[in-house]
Amino acid sequence: MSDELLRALDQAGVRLTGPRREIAALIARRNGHFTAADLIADASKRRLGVGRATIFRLLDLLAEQGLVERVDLPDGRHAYVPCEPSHHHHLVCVACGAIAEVEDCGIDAVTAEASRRSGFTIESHRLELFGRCPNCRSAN
Amino acid sequence: MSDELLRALDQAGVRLTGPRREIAALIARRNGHFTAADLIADASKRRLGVGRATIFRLLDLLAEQGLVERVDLPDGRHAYVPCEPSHHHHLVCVACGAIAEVEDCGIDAVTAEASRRSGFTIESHRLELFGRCPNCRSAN
DNA sequence: GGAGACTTGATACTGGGTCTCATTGTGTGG
DNA sequence: CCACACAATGAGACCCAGTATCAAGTCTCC
Repeated sequence: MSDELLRALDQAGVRLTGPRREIAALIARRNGHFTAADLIADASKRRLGVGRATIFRLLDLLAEQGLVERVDLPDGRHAYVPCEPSHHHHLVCVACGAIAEVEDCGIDAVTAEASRRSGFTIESHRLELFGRCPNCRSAN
Repeated sequence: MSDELLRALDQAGVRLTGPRREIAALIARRNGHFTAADLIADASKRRLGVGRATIFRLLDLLAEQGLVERVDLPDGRHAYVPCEPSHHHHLVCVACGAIAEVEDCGIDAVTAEASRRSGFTIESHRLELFGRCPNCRSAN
């Protein structure tokens, strides 16, 4: 569950404190994306004494390690999604919030083409796909 | 300059009031992306009496018409970029902020592939490319 | 010119996120 | 096993982008 997160943090030389363990557990028990506000609400519901700042701080740490990524939802809000630290993109279910990761699947050709047409050197990109997951699609 | 914006707004049945003309002029004299804060600063520097709210309202209107688009910068801030109302993606120069638009260049194949692998139905996507424009690249 | 709809600016408010700082907790070296 | 330097914490103030409200001003059309 949250072990992976903790292990990865440990390896990165981050202290494994009580609050961090608790927050990692909260993240692990969510599936799909979540907002910082979700975690804050979870934490206060369970009366863990963790502060807002601590939650944001851990999210930053996780993001630095690539264990979590920020996604901009189509409505402009942003969410976080737990994920593998390799380069990839996210598919976000607009109905239930489920997340799938997709490895590179041809985007390099697109960036190369864009680069050729524009004369820009491309250093990074962001691709987010929004749609419906198989469950939500069949549930309609 | 700002004529195009104004003409397009006019055609959309939007009233061309004084403040709107002034803000359109501010947008036109910027090139590349800008934040709402930039416009607000410009406006107050020139002592146009336009309020924050009016600026956000005009940006909304422009966004509705597709004349301006919101872009999420890699550092998490968001900016607006003036653009054509067709579907396209943006190349953002991380050095000077210049913007280029690229038409669809193969992204459909990518979304199709992602859809096939994940089982998601894809409804929309967002692609942003970050790099250096020809000028900034040569200036190094 | 006047009625009524649209627009405006001031201002209060919200929500996400950051900063500060006094206090607490950790990992480490002895 | 302990002490200690230093990182992490929580509380709360704060900041910034953006939104809501509302009274006052401005257009349009008759």
